[in-house]
Amino acid sequence: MMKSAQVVKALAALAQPTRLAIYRLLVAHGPEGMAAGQIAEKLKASPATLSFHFKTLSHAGLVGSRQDGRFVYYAANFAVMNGMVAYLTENCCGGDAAACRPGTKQLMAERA
Amino acid sequence: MMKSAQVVKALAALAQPTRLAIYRLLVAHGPEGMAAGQIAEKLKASPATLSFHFKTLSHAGLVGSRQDGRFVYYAANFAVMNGMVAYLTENCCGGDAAACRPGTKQLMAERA
DNA sequence: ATTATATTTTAATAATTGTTTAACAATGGA
DNA sequence: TCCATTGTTAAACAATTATTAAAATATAAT
Repeated sequence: MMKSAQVVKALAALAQPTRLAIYRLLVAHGPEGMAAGQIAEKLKASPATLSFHFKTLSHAGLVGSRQDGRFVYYAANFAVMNGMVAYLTENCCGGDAAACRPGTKQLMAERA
Repeated sequence: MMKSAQVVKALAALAQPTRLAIYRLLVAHGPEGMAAGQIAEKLKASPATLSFHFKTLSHAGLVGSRQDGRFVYYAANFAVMNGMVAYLTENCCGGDAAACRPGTKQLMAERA
């Protein structure tokens, strides 16, 4: 289970329009990710501003990066998102995770 | 589907240790909720500080309140949490919600 | 080696956020 | 009515956050 402080950090990282947009873009691009410049172009934000936001997302563990030539590719790290959602649903829904996860309740019912 | 701006607001509301603690406390106390003073005592925070945080949570739609005598009871609003989690899993996991919801994948597999 | 490309870092600044203290409502009981 | 209790609001301040422009780093191409 993620610690509360880490969850706060992840929530804070996503609680900003540009960073939420970055994260969604990265998720849509899968494990290969996207180069910083591509993201800048797509989101019409300056490289310096994005670099600042990448650092915030990285520090929260929500994205990872790898260097390829002179490009830096960023990619979503699903594990932390999974952990965050798990924390929210397991701790924030009185133990009844299904109540917090639309669609899950149906599945549970079908299985029962 | 919740709008991006509303999701950002809800994420920001939860991205603070005291407010995350308030929210979890309220969820654990169900629909009746808790009086502001009880919460203050439990979290060892000043009434004024809490009032400030209640406003943030209310404005994000994460909690509701009702007056009962001279007490004000706050209660979690599950709908917004559901919407937030749905947004994160539906938009942040390349359409494969199961990849973002631990436990759900198993259910999906069993059903298939 | 020099130059161009891709990205990060630094410094400065504006805007937002969280806490504290004190003053202000609103309700209920003596 | 008067007082105590419960909670909110307002003002002031410190701390954090986001943006910009400029300088710095790193890789690649000529």
